[in-house]
Amino acid sequence: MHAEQAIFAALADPSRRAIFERLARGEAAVKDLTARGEISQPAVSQHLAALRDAGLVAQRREGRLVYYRVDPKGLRPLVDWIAHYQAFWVDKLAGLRALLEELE
Amino acid sequence: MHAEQAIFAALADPSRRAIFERLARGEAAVKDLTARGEISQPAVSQHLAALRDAGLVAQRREGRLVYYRVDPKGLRPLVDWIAHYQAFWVDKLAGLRALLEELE
DNA sequence: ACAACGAATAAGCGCATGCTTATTGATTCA
DNA sequence: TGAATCAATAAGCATGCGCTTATTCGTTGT
Repeated sequence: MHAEQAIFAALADPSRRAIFERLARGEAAVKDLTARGEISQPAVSQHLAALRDAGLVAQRREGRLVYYRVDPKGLRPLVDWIAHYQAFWVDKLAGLRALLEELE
Repeated sequence: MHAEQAIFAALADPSRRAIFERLARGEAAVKDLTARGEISQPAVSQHLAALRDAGLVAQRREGRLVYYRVDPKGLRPLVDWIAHYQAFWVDKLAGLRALLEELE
């Protein structure tokens, strides 16, 4: 599985990471994310599409507003990747991974 | 601190991640990494420079060979980032972070 | 000193990517 | 139906980035 490719690529961009971090503090509509005016609405939508394709966020439509939220499972491949390639951490990270199972 | 910027950027590239994963299995000289011929020596050196600037690998010179190895502390900012922006994980990840402290 | 080897740097090129403006699509309300 | 609002898509552009070849630097050995 190459899920981590899309995840790393998605989070490598500062604007995208900022959006993700914003969503981590709570659900928000595209309108809200655009409001700060730092970036155009299309740019925001494009970033959200990248985050969605990476499995990091999910969307929910309510009327004409589209709300985006962080998908808790989204970062799992990242944690798995770290655990897999850090052999000396694997044992201790096992607990964390089990924990993530619970959350799903 | 914007350490995670360089880390995400470094790991977003497949070739670079492949090199990192290779080094995670053990120290290797640039010569060894170039040997597979999939990529030129300058490209390898450039990737290694990016990984080094991100704090993910360290180098050691021995004669005319330069050996690279994974820096165990390198991925810490990544774990910290995950913990920080996943509010609902923070409590449970706290244990992991403490663990990372031990390893250093 | 000189040749050979390993690695880093320089310079240039092609392609990916993040932005913009313009447009289309979808939904609500008068 | 038509206007207004929110979001997604299209198209185009500029910059960044990863690769290459060529060169330079550092080290070893003859």
